[in-house]
Amino acid sequence: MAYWLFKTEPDTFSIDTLKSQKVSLWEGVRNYQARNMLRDEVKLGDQVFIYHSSCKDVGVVGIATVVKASYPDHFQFDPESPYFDPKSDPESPRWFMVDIEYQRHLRFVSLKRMKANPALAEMPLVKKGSRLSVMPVTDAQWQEILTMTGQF
DNA sequence: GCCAACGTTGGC
DNA sequence: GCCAACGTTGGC
Repeated sequence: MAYWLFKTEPDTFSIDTLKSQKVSLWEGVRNYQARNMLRDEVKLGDQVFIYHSSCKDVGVVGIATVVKASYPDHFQFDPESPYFDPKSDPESPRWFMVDIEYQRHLRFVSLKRMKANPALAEMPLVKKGSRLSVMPVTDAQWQEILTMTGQF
């Protein structure tokens, strides 16, 4: 089982939205590096930190589980969708998604605290300019962030 | 709202 | 294949 961190903007889709839906599609990833991980490496049963970005309180807010491994993101073929990609070929879809299930909230861990923790220095999240919306988390980083919540 | 950093696009 | 221009991300 592997660990991941998924970014979301809470004004659009928050951990509370996920909790109320229980299971959600993780559609709309339109970055190739993130796509490659979603398509090839994120597996059923993997654990995911949910991270709130572009908001007042930026940081890790909870945990979800991957309940469906990668399959084509059908929004890329929907002209009405903000995620529509006219260049994507239905015979060979360009974008993929997974389904995740809400597991639990965590006590908030701010980006500021994560940046201040040397054990997390290698996370793309804390590196300057990183815009990855889906990123791997090592076992050690996962444990460290859980430790920072004071919950285990 | 600002703007630095990054990714993508497209002309050549 | 280079690289300037442009659009987007995302913290602050």
